[in-house]
Amino acid sequence: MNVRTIKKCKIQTEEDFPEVKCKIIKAAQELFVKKGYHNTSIPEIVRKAGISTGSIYHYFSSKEALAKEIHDHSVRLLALNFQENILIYPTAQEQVLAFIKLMFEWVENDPILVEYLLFSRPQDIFDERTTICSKEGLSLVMGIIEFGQLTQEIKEGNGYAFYAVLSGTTSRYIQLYLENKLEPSLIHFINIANEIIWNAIKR
Amino acid sequence: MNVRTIKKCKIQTEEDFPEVKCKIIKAAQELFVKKGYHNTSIPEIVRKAGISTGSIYHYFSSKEALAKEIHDHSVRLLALNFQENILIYPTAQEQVLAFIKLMFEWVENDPILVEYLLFSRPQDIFDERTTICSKEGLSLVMGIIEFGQLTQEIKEGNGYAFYAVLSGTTSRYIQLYLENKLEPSLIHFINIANEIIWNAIKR
Amino acid sequence: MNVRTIKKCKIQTEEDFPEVKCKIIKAAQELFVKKGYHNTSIPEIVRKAGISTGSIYHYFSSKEALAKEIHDHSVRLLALNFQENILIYPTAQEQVLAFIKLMFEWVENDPILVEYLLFSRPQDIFDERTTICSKEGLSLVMGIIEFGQLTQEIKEGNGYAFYAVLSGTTSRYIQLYLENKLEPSLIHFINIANEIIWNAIKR
Amino acid sequence: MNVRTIKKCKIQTEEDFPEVKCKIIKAAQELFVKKGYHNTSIPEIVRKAGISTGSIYHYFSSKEALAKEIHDHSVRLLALNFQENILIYPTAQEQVLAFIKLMFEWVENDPILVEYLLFSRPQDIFDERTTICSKEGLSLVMGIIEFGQLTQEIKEGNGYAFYAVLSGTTSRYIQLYLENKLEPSLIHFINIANEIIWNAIKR
DNA sequence: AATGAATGAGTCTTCATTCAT
DNA sequence: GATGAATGAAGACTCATTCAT
Repeated sequence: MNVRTIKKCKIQTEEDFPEVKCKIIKAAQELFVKKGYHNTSIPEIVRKAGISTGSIYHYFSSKEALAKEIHDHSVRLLALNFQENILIYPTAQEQVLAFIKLMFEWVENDPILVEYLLFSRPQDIFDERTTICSKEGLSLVMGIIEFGQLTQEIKEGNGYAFYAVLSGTTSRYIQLYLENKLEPSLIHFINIANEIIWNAIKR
Repeated sequence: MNVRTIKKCKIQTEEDFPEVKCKIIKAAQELFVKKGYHNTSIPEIVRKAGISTGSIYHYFSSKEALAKEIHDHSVRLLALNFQENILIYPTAQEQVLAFIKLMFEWVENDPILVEYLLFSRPQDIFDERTTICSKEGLSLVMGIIEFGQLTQEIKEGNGYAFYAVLSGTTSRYIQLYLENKLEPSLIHFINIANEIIWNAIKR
Repeated sequence: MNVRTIKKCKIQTEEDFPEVKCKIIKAAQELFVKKGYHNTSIPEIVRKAGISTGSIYHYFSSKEALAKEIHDHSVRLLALNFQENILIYPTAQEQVLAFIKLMFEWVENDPILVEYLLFSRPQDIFDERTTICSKEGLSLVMGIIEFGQLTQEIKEGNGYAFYAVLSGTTSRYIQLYLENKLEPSLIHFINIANEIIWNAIKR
Repeated sequence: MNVRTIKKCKIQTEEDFPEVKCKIIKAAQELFVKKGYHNTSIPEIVRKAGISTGSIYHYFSSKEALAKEIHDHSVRLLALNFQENILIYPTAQEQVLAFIKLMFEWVENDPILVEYLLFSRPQDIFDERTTICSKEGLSLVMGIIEFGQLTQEIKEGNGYAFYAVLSGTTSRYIQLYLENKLEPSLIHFINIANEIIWNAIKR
């Protein structure tokens, strides 16, 4: 099966928020990803978003609440894209390819959001000991693995062992891309990544 | 090849520092890992280490210098352990197994240090856009891949494609373990992880 | 002389303001009394009065102007009630009784207003070093004392010495009542208070 | 009995605090009394005390904790002075005179502290509905009244009725003095105040 | 008249750092 | 070497006020 047989992902990005709120979220998310939550100050967000201090507190009760809303919004988008681009396929093999494709295309489309989803450390902010990837993201990706074990497409055994390959390898590709080590675009690596991963986990 | 055929790792842990300096490093590293650099205050380190504010500034010129020394110390340990436990093997296949073994045993021995090596985000601290893993760690792991391609043990092509599998999958195993999702110990997963990874990258 | 020989006070309470303005004044006065001027925010007044921020600034030029209008309104009411319920009596003895009666009945009728009159500290708001009581109120009560000294009903000497008894004792009764230490109603204490005070100052 | 028969009050004012802490307490108390708690900013205290922001938070965990310590310190002094200057007398009559004398002398010695004791409104700060005077102070003064009723020196009946005279009248004298309406000193008014008050409450 | 989003100066508080002891 | 009191710049957050709708 080839990537070209899968239709282009429809990546959802925006909800219906007032303009000022959008500006805040956009600026804050970029800064949180680039510099970390605690190293990003409210004045910096104000400057980057081009709005006033008070506006932040008009829309969000605190800096942490702003981070929480960004977090939830991002996770909601991930779930939505999973639903619309991955779970529509009837086989685990297709779903694995669709997952890689989704993430690789998405990161080129909205690198900030994907970097947030994969590498942000909510425990630095929210006092929980899990990354987004391993919490909300984990259950989604594990869904593919478990489905594949059910249909006997994927090897039997502890599902986490295969989850680690699919999720970990995909993440590293994206990380290498974000560090400009995979030129010129991730799209070219969809097939090779899919081949390696699928061979490692298929029955 | 079986894990039992490889002798136990000799994990290097301590350097020869004054006791107070050791206390500071130990306390600071744990806090940096758990709460992040910017969310850890000097008073917290003072409290946890059981020393005085002045002592920190006696041994380190600044909070950032303390972080840098922890960073360099950790990377030095990684390189040292690589040297002594991995590069001693003459084949890439053995080196891959030794790498997985080293990391899995090390994380049980000193989880804070390994979590720091794998998941800390120096860009949050030092204004650089790389994680330790992908910078110092990357070149070490890439060394195994390139060696294996030279000896024709590992598939040809962009080495990063295989680096991603080895490094990404191993990281995810450790992450799952740190989140208590892989019970009871990582040691039990050395062989399964090695099998999956090696099959995915071997020629 | 007995309290029953004096007719019930006709306490004046409201002026002819638009409804919204009334709501604002009422809410603000209660909050100012309960929490103090500086500890009461515009948003709190907005919430309690059930009107909008803009409305406050439609009727009052500033928060301080609102406080000033409440102040003046309260003082005007005090003067008015003095005029209609106290100064109508031809003897100081009757006026003293009428004063006690007015204040005791008023506080049961509108405790917020009376608490404001007796215990608010305008110097916290208006940069003057006087309480309402001792400024506008003082001259009214001192009028009774001076009149009584003129008619030789009250002892000679520094009038403030007797003002202190009349004003201070009455205030403390009201304060005790507001703290629920005088049950069930102040009305029962009109005669006893009057007797003590009058005996202390009468010639 | 004459005021001159009572020995001079020994007014306690200082505890054994570091100099910086003393400076902070002194400056803060004066500002709290003059301008109110909420109208006094930390920078103002810093300026007046001639110390740094950080020092305030070295000695007090918050602005409110500073107010609390001032409050408790003041109340402790009041109780101490009561003990040493009032309760030493065997008759209520002497205690009443000693109370007036203590307060009148104290206010000339440390007007800020006494103004705080009599007129501060802790409910503006601490969410309680009582003034210092009516809470801690009340029980002390009520002690005199109850003792006098026991020894049959003071009239029978609701003690609060006599408390109101003693406490209320004394307060008003002090208030008039602080507003410069009683010249040149309160000492001259000790006897006249004592006569009026004692005549009003004695059996 | 009424609304409430937007503003930014000012508030309390924290924290890395210094230095006298 | 070790201590911790003192510092003040910078942070998160509040609030009186304005103004377009």
